[in-house]
Amino acid sequence: MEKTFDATTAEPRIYDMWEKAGAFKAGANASRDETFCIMLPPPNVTGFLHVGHAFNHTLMDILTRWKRMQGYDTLWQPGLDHAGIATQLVVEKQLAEKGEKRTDYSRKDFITKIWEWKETSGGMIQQQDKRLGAGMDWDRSAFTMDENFHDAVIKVFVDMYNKGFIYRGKRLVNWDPHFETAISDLEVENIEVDGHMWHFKYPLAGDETYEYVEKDEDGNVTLRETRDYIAIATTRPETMLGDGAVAVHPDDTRYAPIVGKLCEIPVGPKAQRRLIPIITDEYPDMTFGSGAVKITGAHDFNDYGVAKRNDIPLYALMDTKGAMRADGLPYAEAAAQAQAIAQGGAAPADTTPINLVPDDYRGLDRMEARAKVIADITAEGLAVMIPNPALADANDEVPGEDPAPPAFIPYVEAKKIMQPFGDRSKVVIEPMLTDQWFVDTDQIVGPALDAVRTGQVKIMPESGEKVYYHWLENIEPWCISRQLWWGHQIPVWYGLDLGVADEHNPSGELDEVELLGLLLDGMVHRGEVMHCGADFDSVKSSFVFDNADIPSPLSHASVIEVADKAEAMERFSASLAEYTVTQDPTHLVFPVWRDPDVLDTWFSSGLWPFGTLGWPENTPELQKYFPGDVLITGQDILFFWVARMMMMSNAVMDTDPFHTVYLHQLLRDAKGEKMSKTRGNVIDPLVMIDAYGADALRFANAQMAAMGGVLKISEDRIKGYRNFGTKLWNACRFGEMNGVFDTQTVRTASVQDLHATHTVNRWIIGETAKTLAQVNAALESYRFNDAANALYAFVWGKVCDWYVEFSKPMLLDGNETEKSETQATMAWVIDQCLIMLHPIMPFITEELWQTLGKREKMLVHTDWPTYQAADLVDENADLEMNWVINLIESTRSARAQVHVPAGAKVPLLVTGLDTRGQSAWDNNSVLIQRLARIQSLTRVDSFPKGCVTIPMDGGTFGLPLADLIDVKEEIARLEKSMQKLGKELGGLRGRLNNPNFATSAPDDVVAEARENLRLREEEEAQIKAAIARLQEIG
RNA sequence: GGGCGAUUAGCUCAGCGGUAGAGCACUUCGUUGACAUCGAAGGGGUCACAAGUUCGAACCUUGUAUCGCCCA
Repeated sequence: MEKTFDATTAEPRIYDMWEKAGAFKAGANASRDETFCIMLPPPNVTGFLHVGHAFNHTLMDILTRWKRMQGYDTLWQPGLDHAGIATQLVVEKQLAEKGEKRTDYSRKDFITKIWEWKETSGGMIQQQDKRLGAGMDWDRSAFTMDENFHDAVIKVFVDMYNKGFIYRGKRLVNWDPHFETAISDLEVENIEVDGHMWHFKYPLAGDETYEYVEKDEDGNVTLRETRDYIAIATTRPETMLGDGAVAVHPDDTRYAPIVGKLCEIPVGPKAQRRLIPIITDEYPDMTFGSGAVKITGAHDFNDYGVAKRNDIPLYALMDTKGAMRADGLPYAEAAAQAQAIAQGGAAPADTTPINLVPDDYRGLDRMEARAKVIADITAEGLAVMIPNPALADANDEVPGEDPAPPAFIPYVEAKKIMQPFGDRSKVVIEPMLTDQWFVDTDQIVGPALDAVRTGQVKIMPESGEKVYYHWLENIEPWCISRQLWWGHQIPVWYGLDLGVADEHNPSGELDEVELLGLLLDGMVHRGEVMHCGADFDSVKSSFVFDNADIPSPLSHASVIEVADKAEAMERFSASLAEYTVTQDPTHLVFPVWRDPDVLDTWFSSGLWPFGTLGWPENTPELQKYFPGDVLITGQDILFFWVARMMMMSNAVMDTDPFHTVYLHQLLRDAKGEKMSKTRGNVIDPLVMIDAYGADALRFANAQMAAMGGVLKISEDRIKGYRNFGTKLWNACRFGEMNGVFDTQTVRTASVQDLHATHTVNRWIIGETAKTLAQVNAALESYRFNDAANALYAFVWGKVCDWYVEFSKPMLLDGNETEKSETQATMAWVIDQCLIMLHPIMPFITEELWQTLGKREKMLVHTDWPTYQAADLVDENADLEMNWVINLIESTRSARAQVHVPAGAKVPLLVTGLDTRGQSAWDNNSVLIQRLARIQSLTRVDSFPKGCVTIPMDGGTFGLPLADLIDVKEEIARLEKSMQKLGKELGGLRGRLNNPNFATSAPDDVVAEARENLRLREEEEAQIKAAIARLQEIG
């Protein structure tokens, strides 16, 4: 064997071997009926393996490998998410490099481009996962845009639509002006930025005035003046153009005199200044700004609420790119319509078509419009003014220089404001009133909440459950439509609304005039009818059915599919025109067009747990592996994904998708900082694998996976676990050099076959069994760190540090029986180490497994042990070996204290050795002498002067080193021990002397304390005696 | 502002009712026949602070302080 494991060459070779053997296929190595299924959270198809994936894939791999070795029928289901926005962005960037845009292509051609990209560059992460050693069933790899997955998505949409869980509506949504699509609340990041708050005057209508009175806390008047305006404060002046009201708090006495009156929006052409009402609402904060808030229902979520409550019209001001609208009627006409509404005229159902952007603002960017609003208002003298603070300390200005600074300046507060940004686009999100599709989450949230409340689904750590409740109990409707091209297109078709009102058509027949009238009247404004179905054919019949009710000849029109509404209008009018000439109804067409929007990516990933298994087909895999077992994912997608899977699975499958959710935190660098390219602190898992091997990275991942813990990954740690691998490697190398491994015959010996008689062997067998119990218990409760630590402590701290050393006398100088028993035991122990470590460190263990013997199966498929600690732990062997270890350590320590050269062999004395101590010595004298570098043991009645004392249970040992010893130093050493001992004794005596302790504490605790006290007192006596002896010399 | 959490050795973190642990770092010694990616020995902590519950608190309760994260 080489001195170290060469991960670089071995790991790809081993992975290849596993894959070729089908080691990770669903059901591989299954020897029982129980299944174990984990769904990989599908990485974005654009994704690369980062430390977060590496971490959470390691945990899933550990569990899956462990269960597979236990004979479960396992499936670790891999796959990729089509990631709507992210993927479209990647491909758009590529086009941009060639100077092209998405819109240079047709939708179909652009989607073809994305598929081409996906085939060549997508899914890199899957190759990288193989380097990590992730054992997924790659042949089953799914993709959320696959044909059968698509079927599942469409079926769920249609079913939920039919159940009334999905609806279309005009609501205020988060709009991303870069991607020109709606996004969900979760895709918005609120970031605090430096902003400003402007204060403006809204003049009262009809030159009205009122007494404005401000009072302090005690009710004393601090300001009284006559005002002809109401002052408002805003961070978004550009939205003033769409104001529908000014709101004040109902308790605000300052504005009570003018509530119900009208005021004027101080911007736009003078001739068409709009008047808006002053209303009361609980929303305004009296202490914030002026206490009065302008209400722009179409551009702010809070204002939207106020507007809805108070029936204030909503005026949309911006287009899909976030620029001021340039469509619709000229401003003067639009403003007149709005004015009529404000003064009590009937508002149309939808006021958003009214464009209230003044002509000279149309087409301006949001920020340009803001600057212009501020400039216009200030120029007109309607900005609130304050004394210029620059004048306060401007006494020494030089006359004749710059023009004198103004005495008053506009009141603009610098303020931190929370601004919404798109998590992908990083541009400022605009609340926009648009038609979108929503999941009525209220209707499907119930079972998802109950599942966790009743404990059917367990979220770990437990704190995750509180967060889950909090979010789901306050859940908002989920906006699922996206104005993108890449994704599952919404399966809804629209048609022109031909429902002709009775008063227009008392005869039930449409004559040509009426038909033409239909067109001229603008079916645009009449609305649309829609039907939802899996495909055009299935909605076609619904439209035909609808039309059967409308008057002939239109009831005979044949339903055809066209691209969009414009084409539908065109085709429809052409067919009507033809009809007016021919009077032949058979050529009449009723064109319908499909909703162009696609579904939120999370809508499809919400179906992942069953969509990947072939649903809606009732496949054998679906029957076998659904519902799955555990979901391991980052806390950050608890809402995005976990909650939605819970809702969707319950809505569609009527059951929970898994029974356990394991949440982990975001991975950070060694200092706990978020990793980011700009900070330059990104750790690339592949670089770590190149440097230290995948096993080291995996072990580090497992070791830091404390429940709910902060995850800080550092190269030092990974390096440390590479060293651990080397340690294991060399223990095996030692075994190999000492003929431990028979590589000629298949090794099948069970622990019972060992018939170990020697204490050392019996001890290590017991330690192995204890470790197995610890590892099982840890993995059962997802405490990966405990499993890793137990294995590290066992392999390094027990096997390498002690067992290998203890074995040397028997392997090198022992008789044949001793030697062969020890060889067999060591072979078994090392095999157990490899088996138990395999889920965490699969590569090095598989390599050693196959190097160290002929095997029935690869390690990846080797049976996980089932022996019990209770059957294998030998209490006596345990006591004896711990005594031996204790004696060796104490002797080494004493030697080091008095600076005995490490290599020197020294004599050892003992007094008062009891029978147990004597037998422990007799059984292990060879190895004690070897490891503590002892020449000989002599029983004495009393120690000579200048003897270093080693107190032990069952006897006092001493090193006669009078010539080496520094008496003062040795007394100091012993006194330090006494001090420590004194503290312990104090605690023990304190407890035992307290009568309440004996009565209240459990018996075993009392007994343990008594035994402890006995031992400590014995030790105390030994040390006291030793000090006394030394003082005789000193 | 609301919610969740953290504060333990120089660093990174376990422990979450029986009196303090690991790894790394540090100091000293050491090429003894698996391993210097190593071995041996050692130093280092009023477990953030305060009060309470308890025979007993790092651990439970309540406050305080500081720091994170999520949501407004």
